[in-house]
Amino acid sequence: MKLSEKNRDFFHNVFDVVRLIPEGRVTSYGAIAKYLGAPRSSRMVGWAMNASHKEEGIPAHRVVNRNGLLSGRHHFNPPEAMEQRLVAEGIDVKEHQVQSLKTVFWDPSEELKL
DNA sequence: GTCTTGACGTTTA
DNA sequence: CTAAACGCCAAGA
Repeated sequence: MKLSEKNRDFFHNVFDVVRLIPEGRVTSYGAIAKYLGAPRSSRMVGWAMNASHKEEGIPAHRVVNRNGLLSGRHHFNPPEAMEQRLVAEGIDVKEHQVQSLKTVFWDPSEELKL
């Protein structure tokens, strides 16, 4: 497999996993990266999300950082749309941070598995 | 071609 | 406890 193909695959997989996030749940960049076999490449997940603006059906608002902080809210339009949507799905968000993260967290390695 | 920046996370001091 | 360094790699300047 060529290296460039693998990179494309990584991005594709990121989009795929994000699409699979259930309503009312959130996951982290690191969890996705780890699931894809690149636990140290969480930044790439974030970069993939940046590119996800072109795509449709990508609930990027359900992806937060490890602390449950809505680190990417500034990339939304308007920036408040992210937490607004999360709240609309039943997730409690305070101060740009997901509450009860442990409860709503959706780990692809555990939930999706194989 | 290089240099910087970035939706992150872990490790080390 | 907090702060900084490092790894990771894709785009834009």
